[in-house]
Amino acid sequence: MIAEVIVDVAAHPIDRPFDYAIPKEVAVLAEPGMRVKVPFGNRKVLGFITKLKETSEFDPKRLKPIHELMDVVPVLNEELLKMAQWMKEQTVCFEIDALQVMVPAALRAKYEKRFVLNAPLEEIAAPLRIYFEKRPFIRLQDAVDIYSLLKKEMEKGTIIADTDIQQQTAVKKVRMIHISDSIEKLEAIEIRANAKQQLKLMDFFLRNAGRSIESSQLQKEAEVSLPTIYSLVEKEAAQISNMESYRDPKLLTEIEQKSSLQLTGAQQIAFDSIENALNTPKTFLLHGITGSGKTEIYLQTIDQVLKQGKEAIMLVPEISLTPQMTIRFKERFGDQVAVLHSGLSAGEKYDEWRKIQRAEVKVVVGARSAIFAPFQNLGLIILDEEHESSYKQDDSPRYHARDMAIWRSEYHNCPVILGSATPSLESYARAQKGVYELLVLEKRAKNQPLPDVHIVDMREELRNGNRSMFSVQLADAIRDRLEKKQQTVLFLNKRGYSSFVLCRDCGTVMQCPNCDISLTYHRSSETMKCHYCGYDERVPKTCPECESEHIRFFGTGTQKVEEELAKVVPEARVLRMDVDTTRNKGAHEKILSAFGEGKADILLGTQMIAKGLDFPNITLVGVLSADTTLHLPDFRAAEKTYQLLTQVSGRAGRDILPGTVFVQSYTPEHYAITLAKDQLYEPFYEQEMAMRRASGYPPYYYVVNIQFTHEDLMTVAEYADQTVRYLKSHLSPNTLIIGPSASLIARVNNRYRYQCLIKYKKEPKLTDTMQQLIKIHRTEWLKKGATLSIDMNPTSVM
DNA sequence: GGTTGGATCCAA
DNA sequence: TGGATCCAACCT
Repeated sequence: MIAEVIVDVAAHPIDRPFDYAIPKEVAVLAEPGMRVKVPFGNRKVLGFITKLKETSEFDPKRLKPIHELMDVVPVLNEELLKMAQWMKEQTVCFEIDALQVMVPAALRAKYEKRFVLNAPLEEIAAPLRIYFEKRPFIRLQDAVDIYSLLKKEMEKGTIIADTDIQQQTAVKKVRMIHISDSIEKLEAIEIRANAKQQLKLMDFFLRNAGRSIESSQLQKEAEVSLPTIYSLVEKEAAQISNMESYRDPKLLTEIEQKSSLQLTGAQQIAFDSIENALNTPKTFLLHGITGSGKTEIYLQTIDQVLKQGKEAIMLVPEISLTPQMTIRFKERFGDQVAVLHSGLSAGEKYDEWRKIQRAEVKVVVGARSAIFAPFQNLGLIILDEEHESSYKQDDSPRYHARDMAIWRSEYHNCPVILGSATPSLESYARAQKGVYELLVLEKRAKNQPLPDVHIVDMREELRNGNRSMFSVQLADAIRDRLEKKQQTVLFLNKRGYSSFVLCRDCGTVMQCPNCDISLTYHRSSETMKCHYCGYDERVPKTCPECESEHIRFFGTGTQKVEEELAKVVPEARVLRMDVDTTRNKGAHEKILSAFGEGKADILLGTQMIAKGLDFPNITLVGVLSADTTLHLPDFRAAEKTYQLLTQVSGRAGRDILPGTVFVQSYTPEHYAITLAKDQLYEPFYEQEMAMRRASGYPPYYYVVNIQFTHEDLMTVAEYADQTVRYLKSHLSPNTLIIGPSASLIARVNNRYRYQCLIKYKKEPKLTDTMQQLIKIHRTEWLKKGATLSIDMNPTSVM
């Protein structure tokens, strides 16, 4: 038997199956979808079996055998293997990247370089022997001091270099103690009278004969230590076994089971449409204003799917920010739910994934990669907040969860629901064309009015001499809420407020020496870091340009606002939520629940808090500057602004108390701002579509962004230039090629970056042409040190 | 991506 | 001529 293996080497020439012989001993076990260790060149790498076959085109004498099977049960099923190939074509990525992204990180390989003893210990130099006494190898990282000695031994061949493949996290095992069920046997065991601990434990055993208990639990209950347990195990009073167990990610809130809510008329209509299509591969766009009760529809549709004995995937943009969603799912479906989000450790994610693989759960709630949940019998896929850009992975494989969802829906003959208050223009346009079925919820479920949104012209404020970041109206409103003991949420758009370090005398902003970007100030370590290449240095005492000592660093934007806020309302209790305060595990939940319990008056943060904030006492929302996202050089700037404002406004007045929103802007007349005020999606859609049509962007055109990098500016410019000429001569005349031009950040890590844009409506030769580009890259540019990256349907073109 | 081995250049 | 160093080829 021969196995086709996709090897864990992400490089253009390796991006194809390699044939391996399957050793006789494991021939019965080997299956497609299993991970294997294989020799590759003169090292060993991990790979995935993608196919089994009888014969190979490759010279059988040169065929190497698989070194080791890493799985007993395949980690990828037939569907996912097929999907990986499709994904490779769609996103122009390496097949290995597609395969790896489908598997939990814990199952991806960790490579460790080490030196292995290849002769009797006595034959190597005396000073080295102590290193090899315990183990026949030493890890590279532990061997820095003895490197020259090792090198000599390697020349003799007594020590060889090797790479070891390790699995990161394994199955968690717990020690179970099985107490003997025979009282007579227990009573017959002799224990010395002075062994007080053992006597105490035996007493416990007699009272609990026949019970199986986790050893840590036993230590607590019987108040004894582990050695005591072991000594009784030796006397055969109990047996020890290791049992597989799941890590248990603790939720802060107790979950009680809840049943369905009564659907409103509009919800019922939407629900019925989906229910009627449960066994068809249909895509619905559920357009419901904030607070219209989309989640309840999701829950009840999933319930129907479960009744059919099928499974469901529920995607959310970033689940660690939306604990409420997780809680609602657990309330409704209990332990049939697996949760996958970035707040979990690799081991916890692996455990959740295993529950899915073993069909122990029926529903998965998770972020982007949960779309690859290995369910065998999918009945429904939901993407909540479908417009969110986090559904598109921004490095290879650059896939969009929405595309993957639709592919799987066709495979399983099941529907997809795309839900949003502010659908992406692409999805809405498809719904208009009838590709998706549009379902609309126009009213809030509890019939609350929409929040009262005021747009504040900040130019006016400036003219009136108010130079602070709070308008008079907003400041008054904050004080008012403070008096009424109601809560306020303040949003700051992160971009444009990054924390740079500046010389106040000459105006120099500290730049990264490797990239064309300013360094970011990190208060905790008193350093400046480059977020693109990782470069860091201490904040200088004097300016490197003019030697002035007037170095000023701005903390993160939110810190600055917090300081200003203290001047406006010194008595307010403020909670700040940003990258600094949420670094620790579970910090999001803690801050949010603290706010929910009324431990603060004001919650201040970036748009990361916009999602899932659902507290009845929030009656005021302030957007400090709506402009920062609006004027980004990106075709989605207006769309993003509209979405953000709508979402943020929706945080106010979700319960009985009505909500008020202040949106501060220097361009208050912009349609993205004026139309978000009353959640007028349709008019916004029309106007933005007109802009897109005029400028030739999605949904009118599809876009491909191609980026080139090279150490040398001239070389990269030439590469980009040649590519553009190639594209122009090979693609159809209606297709537009924009550029080449230098990227917005023209140099990263000392490499210059150029890009060009393909805009097309219909381009049957696109995939072929991209493959051609890769071929040219491989044969001509790779060896010159250039890189090529292709982003199909990018979320932004900056 | 990582290893190897051959070509090339330099100091003796 | 050893040896350092730089690339191109190859990987089943």
